[in-house]
Amino acid sequence: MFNKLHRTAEELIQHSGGRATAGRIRILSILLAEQQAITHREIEQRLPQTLQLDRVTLYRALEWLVGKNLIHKVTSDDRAWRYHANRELHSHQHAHFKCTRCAQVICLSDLSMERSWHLPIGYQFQEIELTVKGLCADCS
Amino acid sequence: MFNKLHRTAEELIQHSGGRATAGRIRILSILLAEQQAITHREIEQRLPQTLQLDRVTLYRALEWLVGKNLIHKVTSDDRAWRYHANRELHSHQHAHFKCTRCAQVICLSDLSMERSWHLPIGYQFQEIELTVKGLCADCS
DNA sequence: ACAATTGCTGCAACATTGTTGCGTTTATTT
DNA sequence: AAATAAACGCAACAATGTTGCAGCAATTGT
Ligand SMILES: [Mn+2]
Ligand SMILES: [Mn+2]
Ligand SMILES: [Zn+2]
Ligand SMILES: [Zn+2]
Repeated sequence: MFNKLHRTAEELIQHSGGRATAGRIRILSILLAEQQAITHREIEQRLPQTLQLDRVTLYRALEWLVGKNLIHKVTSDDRAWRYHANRELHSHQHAHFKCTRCAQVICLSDLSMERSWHLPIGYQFQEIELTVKGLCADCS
Repeated sequence: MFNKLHRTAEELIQHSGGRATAGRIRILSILLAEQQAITHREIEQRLPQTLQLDRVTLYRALEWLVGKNLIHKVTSDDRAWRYHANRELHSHQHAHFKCTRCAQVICLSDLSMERSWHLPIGYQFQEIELTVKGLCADCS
């Protein structure tokens, strides 16, 4: 099960034309295994003892994966980016849900975000960032 | 013009049943004068030489004003809260626009945010946070 | 196979934004 | 005026992320 993710991660990275280092593969497989979007800290904690990475290296690897479009990152009100693998459903823009009690963040892939609205004159649309807040199933 | 805002700010604060200190009044009048949502830093810069407040005092005053529902704060991807006075239009939830070049943040009061969507089973809705990103009129 | 080049890593130092504890000052109440 | 409560300023701390640089590892060219 883990090996499968590991292989998937390795292939994705090789396909994207970069060096498939042990760190990158491990990070991506951690994000692929996760349902939620998780923080830098949480990724660090999921790294095995045998493959501890420097904080900075982890930050740079994550930025690299974002640039290659293999993961995406989510803004939150607690000043910490959260990262999640780009599965098929995530190729398009989607909203996120954040629990105000336990801080978990999940992706809401079925939330349609068509723009029926308009911006002020002269303003140019680029992207939308939508976070729904509330209590998750465990916390409510 | 400034005096009018100052008076408005003073009344609002007195009405909310707190101490109308010089700092709070000044901060609120600064926010009332501003079209955009601005950061702690920007508020600090708009304070007159004759009324410099400690960083911490400013943070606490802002938090107090938020609690009294006189201002609201906006999450952004640059890890800095932005604050704006609660005018009439702002009593209800609304979206914000952030320029990806100059980082200015404005309120989009006419963007309807009714929820046609649903959350996963067991999840409880509390609030929604919507930021549209793009280029403002000056930057595009 | 070897050397040159490129890119990745780790470390230290720094930056930004915000928070906490606590003693002092200021305003309000009695 | 004295007692109480609220607000303030300072110092220290915390969390998250960034930058510069030297060393190391992988890839490429010969
Ligand atoms: Mn997502
Ligand atoms: Mn607003
Ligand atoms: Zn929760
Ligand atoms: Zn702009």
